[in-house]
Amino acid sequence: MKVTSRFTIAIHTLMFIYKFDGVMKTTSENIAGSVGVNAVIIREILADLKNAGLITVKFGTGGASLNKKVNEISLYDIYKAVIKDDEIFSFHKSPNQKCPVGNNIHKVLDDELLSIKNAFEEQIKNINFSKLVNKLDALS
Amino acid sequence: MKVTSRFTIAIHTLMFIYKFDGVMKTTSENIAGSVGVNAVIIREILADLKNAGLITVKFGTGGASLNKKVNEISLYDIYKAVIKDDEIFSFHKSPNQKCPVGNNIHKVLDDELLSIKNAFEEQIKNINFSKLVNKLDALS
DNA sequence: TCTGGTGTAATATCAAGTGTTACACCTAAA
DNA sequence: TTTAGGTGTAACACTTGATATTACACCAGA
Repeated sequence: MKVTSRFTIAIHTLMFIYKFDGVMKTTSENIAGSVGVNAVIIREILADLKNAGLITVKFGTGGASLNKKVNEISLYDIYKAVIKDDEIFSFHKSPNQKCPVGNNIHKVLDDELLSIKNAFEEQIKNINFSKLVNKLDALS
Repeated sequence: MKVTSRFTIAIHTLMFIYKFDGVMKTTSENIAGSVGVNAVIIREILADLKNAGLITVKFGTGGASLNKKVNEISLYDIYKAVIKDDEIFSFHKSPNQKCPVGNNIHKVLDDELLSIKNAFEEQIKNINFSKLVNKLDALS
């Protein structure tokens, strides 16, 4: 299992905007410099965060700013903004329907895997962005 | 996020062994026929399950059998047997240490991500293999 | 009008998962 | 004691998705 690094990059990006909005221009280049990846990656993530309503990005002149109070953002909001495929388990594609196991594997498993996924998403809903920035402020 | 299909294949494999042990020889070929993947994949998974103590595989003559009672196996046991990399989140490799955000991103995030991972693993510990085979028996 | 941005497509590169072949080695049974 | 049918495992090809990079049209404000 691997959640793409876009998720932690998105969190990093939001923290950068939180920390530097008003202090310096939070352009994709500047954010990329802090994250250590290509600016295009940041622009794509900024687009995702913008589409999710979390931030506003100034077209033309550049720079991003938070659209919500920090305590109105959960890690789930960020996760959903950035992760396209919301299935967390992969399945073998062609179980043998003539076999009683192959024929019933989905009936047996799908509910259980869904409940695991739901629990996972509940868990990240419970972690708030404000908690992260409080930690950050205490450290820097 | 994607858990490799080896996980659901391993569950399928164990259910196949449960269902057919004593009825037909549970060889990698037969299991592969039910799962719909190459027998080598099954052999690797059988090796993992064997190393985890969940099954016994007869070398030479072939066939596998469960080493434990079905209620002594949780999805977590299967997960751990088959999943090598136990990190569930990816991280950007080179955050800028000169930036207060880049320098503190791990201090801020690592604990939180660990708690998510722990919750996820707790969740799959709570699902028992016996529940799955009971469902299967009711269906076939 | 010029500078420095964003948005996005196209393409290359890389890593991980999966599929397949091959073969040494093993066990039980004929 | 031979042989049929398995396991264990290495090697390699293929596929897919993530990430990196270049390029460029378009935009806003000084």
